[in-house]
Amino acid sequence: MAIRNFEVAKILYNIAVYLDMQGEQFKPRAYEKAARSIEALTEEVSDIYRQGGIKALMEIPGVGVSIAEKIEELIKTGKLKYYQDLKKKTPVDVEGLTAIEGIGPKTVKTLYQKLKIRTVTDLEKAVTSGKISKLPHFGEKSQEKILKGIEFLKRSKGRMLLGYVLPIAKEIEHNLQQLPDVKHAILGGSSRRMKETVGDLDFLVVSSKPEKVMNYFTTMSEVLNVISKGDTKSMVHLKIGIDADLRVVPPRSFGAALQYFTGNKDHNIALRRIAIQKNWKLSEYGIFDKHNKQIAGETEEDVYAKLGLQWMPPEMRENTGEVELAQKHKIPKIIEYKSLKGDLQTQTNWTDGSNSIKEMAEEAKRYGLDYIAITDHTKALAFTGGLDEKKLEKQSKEIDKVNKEVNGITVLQGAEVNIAKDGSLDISDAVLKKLDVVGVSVHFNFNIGKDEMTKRIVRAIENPNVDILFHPTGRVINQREPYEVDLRKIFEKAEETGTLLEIDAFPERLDLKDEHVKLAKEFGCKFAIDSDAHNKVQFHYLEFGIGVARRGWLSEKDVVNTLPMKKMLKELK
DNA sequence: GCCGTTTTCGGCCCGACTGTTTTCAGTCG
Repeated sequence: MAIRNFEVAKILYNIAVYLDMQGEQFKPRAYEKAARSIEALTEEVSDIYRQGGIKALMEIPGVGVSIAEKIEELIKTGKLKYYQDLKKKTPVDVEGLTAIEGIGPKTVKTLYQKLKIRTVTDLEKAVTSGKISKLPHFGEKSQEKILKGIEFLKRSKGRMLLGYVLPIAKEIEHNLQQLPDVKHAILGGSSRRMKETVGDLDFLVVSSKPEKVMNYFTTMSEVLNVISKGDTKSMVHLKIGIDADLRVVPPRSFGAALQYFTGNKDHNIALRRIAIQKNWKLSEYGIFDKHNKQIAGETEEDVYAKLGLQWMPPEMRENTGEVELAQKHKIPKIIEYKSLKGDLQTQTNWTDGSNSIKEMAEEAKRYGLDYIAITDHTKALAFTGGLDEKKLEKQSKEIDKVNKEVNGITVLQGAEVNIAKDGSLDISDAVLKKLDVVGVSVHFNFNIGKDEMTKRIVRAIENPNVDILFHPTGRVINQREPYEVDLRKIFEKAEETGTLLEIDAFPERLDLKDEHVKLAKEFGCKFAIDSDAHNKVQFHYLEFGIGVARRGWLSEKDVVNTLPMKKMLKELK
């Protein structure tokens, strides 16, 4: 099994920590930058290397000769001598230790040299026996902080699903907005960019009474404990298992701060470099000329404009080409939230959903949709009570009945048809032909290898009755890796056959994901954004799907269910 | 270690908070 991108990235990050321990100034940043680039890649580095060798690796931003050669060694041997030597010199669990809030490379080094601490468990023992506070430059407070850090780490589950975190974050944002003397309060960070997972929450506030805001923020009921509290910046651990940061800035810096705290990091670095080229300085307080006079910062638009850039939606700010487009003023007009007129994947209590067809229709109408397709599972997925041809016909009559009973929304009949191992479908073509919308998906036999999986899916979407490929990669975030498949071939075939690709908006899925959406658009593919709702309260998941579409730079015309129903139906096979 | 319409050498984003210090290093985002 070839080495995966996240494994390569992890090693590069660890090397950066080791180099930091040695007091290196810039090398660690170089390794971190390369690691971030690799994490963001659409393709596997092993594939890139196989197709274009070292040269192709060096095309990756931040990867030069030296790092490319190291990646080559990792791909070829699964090991890296340079890294092993570093580990031998300081044999510690770099990743585990630095994951603790407040512990960085220098602390790891001291802990190892003075107390032979190698792991989080070692550290925990040292803390409880009081050894840490005896170290030079450490005291009771440091020891207490480390203990809290370890406890929080045990509670935390790493990056959390946007769909889980966003409602909580929005509530905090709302509460901050309600405080007296607060002019603006806004959620920034990766949540504002609608990234699929969120590592922490960033709030930005403009207020004439910063201390009152800080007092509220550090004592609200969601807080587990306070990491730091200052006049302009505070950080807390939240009970749900992630951090939240709050910054208070003056009105004239609001735009610059919002820009900065929205990120991402590499996007910001790109902007700051542009400022430097102009002999200016960009920080969260604004753009300053060489006399340190502020020349922009009150609004985000000002900041971008002053730098010669077109403003762009937060979802696009990942330093994947948007800065160059903004310089040419060619930022595309991307799809808006609330632009969907229908939903083409929903399940009911005919299979594994919780609500009846009628309940789903009524709720979809309330949510503002004009049409929905009922796409219950089919028979091969026995544990859901998947429908066979006979039950599908019976369901068709029920749908007709609901359409008569509920006005203001149209219910279409579809199905989520299983793709068998050989690419055949578990419902006959004669019956598929009668359905309004046919989605197909892979639900079993995930590990059949890349070639066979690719052939399997290609065969399925070549079927003239198949309209949409549902959740094309099968991943479940933080739970199941995507199956191996040649997506480029799938995208090529989807375009050729006029099969839509789904952006499944279910928070655990978000499948296709942002980068793949961007890639598929380059192949000329069209999309459907679906909630995959299994009960009536899940229609709002559509927003997360639109977030993915926006992160993949789609415009309204790329997504068929922005169309009125009749026009949408014409876009299907 | 990377990178280039200011450079193939000499730069590398910028600022807040903490704890343990007598002026700052370490960490974080």
